[in-house]
Formats: sequence, structure tokens, C-alpha cells
Amino acid sequence: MADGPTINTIAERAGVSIASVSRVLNGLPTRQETVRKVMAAADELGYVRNAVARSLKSRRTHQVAFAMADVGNPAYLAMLREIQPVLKAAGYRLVLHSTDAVVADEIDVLHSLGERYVDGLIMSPLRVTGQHLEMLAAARAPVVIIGSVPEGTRVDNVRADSRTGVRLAIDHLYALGRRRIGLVNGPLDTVPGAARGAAYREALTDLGLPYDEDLVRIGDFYRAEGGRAVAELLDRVPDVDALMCANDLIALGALDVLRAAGKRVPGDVAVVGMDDTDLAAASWPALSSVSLGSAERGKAAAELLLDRLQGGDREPRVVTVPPRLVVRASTAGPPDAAAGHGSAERAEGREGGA
Amino acid sequence: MADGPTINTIAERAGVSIASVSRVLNGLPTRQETVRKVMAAADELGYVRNAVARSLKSRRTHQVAFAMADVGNPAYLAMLREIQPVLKAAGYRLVLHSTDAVVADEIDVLHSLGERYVDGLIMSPLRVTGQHLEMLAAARAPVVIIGSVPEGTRVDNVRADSRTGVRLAIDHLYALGRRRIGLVNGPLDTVPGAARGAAYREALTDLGLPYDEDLVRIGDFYRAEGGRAVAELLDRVPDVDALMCANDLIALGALDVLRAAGKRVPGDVAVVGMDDTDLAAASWPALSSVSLGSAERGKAAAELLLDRLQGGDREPRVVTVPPRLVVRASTAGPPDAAAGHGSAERAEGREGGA
DNA sequence: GCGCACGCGGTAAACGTTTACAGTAAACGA
DNA sequence: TCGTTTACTGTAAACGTTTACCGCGTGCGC
Repeated sequence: MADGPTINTIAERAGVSIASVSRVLNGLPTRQETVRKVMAAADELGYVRNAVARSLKSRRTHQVAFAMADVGNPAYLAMLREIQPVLKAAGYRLVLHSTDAVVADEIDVLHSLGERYVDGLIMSPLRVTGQHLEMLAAARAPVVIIGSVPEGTRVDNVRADSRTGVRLAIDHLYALGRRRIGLVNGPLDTVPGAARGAAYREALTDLGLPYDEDLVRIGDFYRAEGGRAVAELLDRVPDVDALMCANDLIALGALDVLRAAGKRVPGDVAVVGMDDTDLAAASWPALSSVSLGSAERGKAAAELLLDRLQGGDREPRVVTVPPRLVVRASTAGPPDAAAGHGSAERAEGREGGA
Repeated sequence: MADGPTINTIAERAGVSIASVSRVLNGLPTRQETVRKVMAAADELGYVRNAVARSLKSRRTHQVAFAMADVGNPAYLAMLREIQPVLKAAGYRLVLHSTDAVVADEIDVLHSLGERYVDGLIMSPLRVTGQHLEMLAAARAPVVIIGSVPEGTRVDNVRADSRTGVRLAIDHLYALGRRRIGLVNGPLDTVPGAARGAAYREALTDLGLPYDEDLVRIGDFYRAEGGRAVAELLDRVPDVDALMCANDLIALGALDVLRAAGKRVPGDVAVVGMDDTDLAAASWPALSSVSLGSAERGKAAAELLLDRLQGGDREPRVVTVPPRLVVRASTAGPPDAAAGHGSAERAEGREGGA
């Protein structure tokens, strides 16, 4: 791997100055003869521009960072899938950070913006601390936050509306005749956890249903722990007839546990997930899920950032993506009155048995 | 956003030369007094090293690129999940490219290595063309290929062994008493497609089963098209009793279609997927799947690359990750003799019905 | 008291570009 | 013929670091 050619090498070979080489390579007006010589030399040498040197001079890296809370979570992956092509189309590379939702790591990423190895950042923190806000205010490059930040924070911001999302799900379950609706939530000190908890309570109140603490269980946002929380809930409220789960992974855990407990879904218990990930469609019974528009949020965030990178100053903008309830088999009908027949799945002819 | 401080700013404020500032910041031996002054100035100014300038000088970017064929495919995501922390731990950032398995895009990525914006590359091409090999030979930075390359290609290489993987699955199905085993494959001009097709044929031969063209269908590697291919297969061979699917997405498509056709899984048809993605565990019935060690391959690739980045020259290495069959409900027993009772799921008491 | 080693720190070059500025030659008008 | 415009090209500075090299002052041995 001998050192690659630089514009100096080319200049020498073509018998012109490095300035001319640069001009030719950038398409600035130049005499035909010079263009020809430079191009020929560049071709023969297999010249490729050095991105680092260009960045140093131009103060632009054409890189954007995406700091996702969790590389394993399909909701973030959905964002990633949308962010990637938008950036690519605009000529930006994507630098991926995984913070595992650890605050220190997120602060680290914000801090490292000062190193100027990227032109901007998209970040999706699970929790937003005072430290986050401080760093955001001092950030040396444009940042877009996916998730909610306190009012008045001067930063571009893309939000889901999980409050309305929970409402959609609860109303749906209510309309199906469910009255003992449980909530399996993630930690209350996360932004989504808190929002979903509050929205659940509110929705019940508005529907005139009592709020029962035994119907609310808290775990983390993963399958195993979600299942554990559901088991606990079943233990306390055996006749629960619907479960609102704070995300799809929790809902999968719920399906596991319900199945093990001999409960039919949706015959005995209807289950709704959240995020509408690929897993929802893959599970059996297929999971009704509230889409919080992960894909749309990713896209919006990327576009906000590009706009900021290209446009320069403007007031920070807040984009809110509306939720959408996707109804599948896991909530496909009213609860069974009797035991064991005419479940919704059967009505649709989709069950696995003969 | 006033221009951030540079070592010049610090030097001025501390009353020393930029060389001293640099030495202090890099921990080179310096008088205590100088260290103190520089540190104080740096702190007050909120100085952060400029990564671009450092890279230009040191010819190291501390970035590594991962070019994945498809951001949507869980198998590649599993690699990503392993690659990320390995690189992070070694102080490298991850630049993510999605090539959508388009050859031109992959060549582009290889070409752009010349821009020196990364120190190395991990790439997982679906097809390896002559153009790939040419670019690999001329690459200006170390590359690790995930997937098979022709013998003698001088490049670090991490392989799955899908031949043995298919063999594991077919032997398993045979042991369960299945004799009409279909294959739902992806395109034959892809490396995995070709390997799986050949392995299937070989396995049948070794087991003394006839090779029947009607039992082999080709689609792409996605759910919808996989389902279509299965429908076609069912049409030609209604009494097929097992399906080997070239990946999990195809297998999910198979489950969809089998369910719609009123076939029980595994009672009538056993189904095996490949890649052992999250989806396999999430589906119902849970999918038996051949793990090709995506996670291990990602990890191995990252480690090979780091070794190369740190160690310098050595002979190219080939790492082969052995496959592993993960048995779940979709192959949990022998075919039912009679119609409709005693399926494996029921035996395990896990079905959705009462 | 003188020469020398040694520990520090400053000057300047280098990494590979872009670009402001100045310089040159040709073309043109008076 | 001469000045001026025009069209191009070269010189050099700059982006923010790292580092080779040199010079200076101190302390030591003789």
C-alpha cells in the first residue's frame, strides 16, 4: 500500500500547479488543454480525493451521527431504515452510535460533537436529564432530538404522541366490550413510560372506568421482563380481559405468558402492543399494535437536520407524528362469553389447527 | 456558534507555544507548571480536540465502515449489534452504509475507501463479482468480507457454512419421518442462494431421497415473495410434508400460506427457517431455524479488522462459523397420520385455542 | 571557570486540500 | 504603439493538528 497520489503528484505529472489541479477537479473554469492534462494524469494515477483534507479546509465532514438508544430495538431500527436513505441521497454518511440509553454515553456523544467529526446529530434519548439540556444548549453542531424535550428547549424536535396512541388503543378495547384493561408499562422515569402511564389513567377516567392499581404493572421494555410483569398481573387480577402493553416486545412476553396460563388471545384476553414493529406482524396471533410512526419520525428527523445543515438559522421546529392503531388478530373481537368456541381467530379462519 | 477554541487560542491564553499545548494534551513529558497553565486554559475555553485535523496529520480516522446488504434484514442487524460494541471498545466509530445488495453501490463503497474517511471496511455482499475482486485487490484500506469469496482471494474473510446448515435441517426433518421435503430458496446467483440449493440436493442424495424439481421453488429473500413461492409449491406437490426455507422471512411467508391453506404446522408440514432471527422466536408456531451464526460472524469480522488495523501485515485469514440448528415448535414432531389431532403444539399444550 | 549533557519549550514544516491574490500573455480598442 | 481588458494559471496562506529539530538555561564534572 504505497502512499496514494495527491494533487501534488498529479500537478507534477501534468506539469501544472496544484491550484489548477484543484480547479479542474472541482469543475471551475479552466482551459481545455489543462483540463485534459489533469484528467489524464488523475486517471492514470487512480487519484481519489482525500476526504479528511477536504473536511479540514471546508469545515464540513458530510457525516451525520445517529445516536440510537438501543441497536436491538426494532422501533429504532425502523428509524434507522428511514434516516439512512435520506442522508445518503443528500450526500451524507451515517455514523452510528449506540448508547444503550446510558445517560453518560449520550452526554459523551453530545460532547464529542465538539470534535467536529460530524456536521450534525440525530439523537433519541430515553430520558432527558438536565445534563442533556445543558449539553444541547452548548452543542457545537445542529442536533435533532427524537422524543420529547421540555417546552422552550431550543432544539429541533420530533415527537411521537403516545398519549393519543394509548387513547386509541384503550378506546378500541373498550369498544370491543373489554372492561378490565391492564397496562404493562416500562420504567416511569423514562419519557415514554411516564407518558403512557398518564395516558392510560386519563383514558380510563374519560371512559368512566375505575383505575385499579393491580391492573398496572411495571417492568422494563423487554420480552422476558414484560412476561414476568404480566404473570404478576394475572395473579392479582385473574379475570383481566385486555392488556395494553407499552411496546411490542412486552406484548410478545404477554402472549408467551397468557399461552402458558391457558388463556386464549383474543378470546379471553385481548392484547395490544405499541410501536408496530415487524414482530407484531410475525407473531401469532398477529399483534394489534399502536404505531407511533417510528419510520416517519426517523424520516422527519433526518429532514429537519438536513434543512438545518443546508438552510442555516431558523427557529427550532417541533414535528409531532400522529399515532395509528393497526388492528390485527390479537384484538379481533369481543370477549368470549362461554368457554372455548367461536374465538375471533376462528371466525377469520386463520388458526393453526385443522 | 462562534468558532470554537483551537490549540492556538489555548497557547495564547496560557502564554506558551502550540507545541507545548499539544504535548500537554497528549500527555508527553512536560514541566508541571506548563501542564497546569495549559489545562487551566483548556478548561476555561471548553476546548475539544478537532478530530479532522488530527486525522489529517495522523492518517488515522478511527472510523470503520460497515457496508450491509440490507438494513431491513435481521441477520445483518445481528451482525451490526455485535460489530458495534467491539469497535466502540477499541475506540472506533462505525460508519454505516446500506448497499441494498446493489453491485454498483458496493463498488462505490470500495472505491470510496480511497477517500480515506475510514481506516477499514467490513462488507457483506450478496454476490461477489469480478469487479468486486478487482476493487478488493486494489483497496486502499483493509477490508473484511462477510460471506464467501473465491479461493485465493487475498482478503480476510468470515464465512457461514450454509451447506452444513442445510444438511442439519434436512437430517432433522428426515429423522422426524418427513420424506417429501421442499426447498424455498432465494435467487441462485447469490452466494447463499447457490450454496443452499446445492446443499439441499446433496443432502437428499445422501439420504437416498429422490430430487424432485417440483419441490424446489425460487423467489427472493422476503416474506411476500417467499409465500408466493410456497403457494406454487403446494400447488404442484399438495402432500409436501416439510419445507426448508432459505431464510426466516421466507419461512414466515410459508407459515402465512400454509395457514391460509388449512395446513397444520408441524402436523401436516414441518417448517425450518434459516438465520435464527428474532422473528423465528416471535412467530407462532415458533420457527425452528438454522442459525448461521450472524452474531458470531459479525464479531469475528470486527475482530479480524481490528487485528489488521493494529497488527499490520499478516496473511489473510478465513474464519468459518459453524451452523447450529435451533429446534422449536414448527418441527416439533412426526407428521400426523390421521387428520387433525394430537399435533405437536397440542402435545405441548401451547396452542391458542381452549 | 569551561565544556557538555540534559530537560524544556519554541519554531516551523508537514498532512492534502481550497482559494484569495497576483502575475502573465493574448486580444483588443484607441 | 500602448494601455486595458480578459482569460487563465501560479504562489502562498489557511484549515488545526503533530512532531522533528534546534536553542536556551541549568547543573554537573573536570
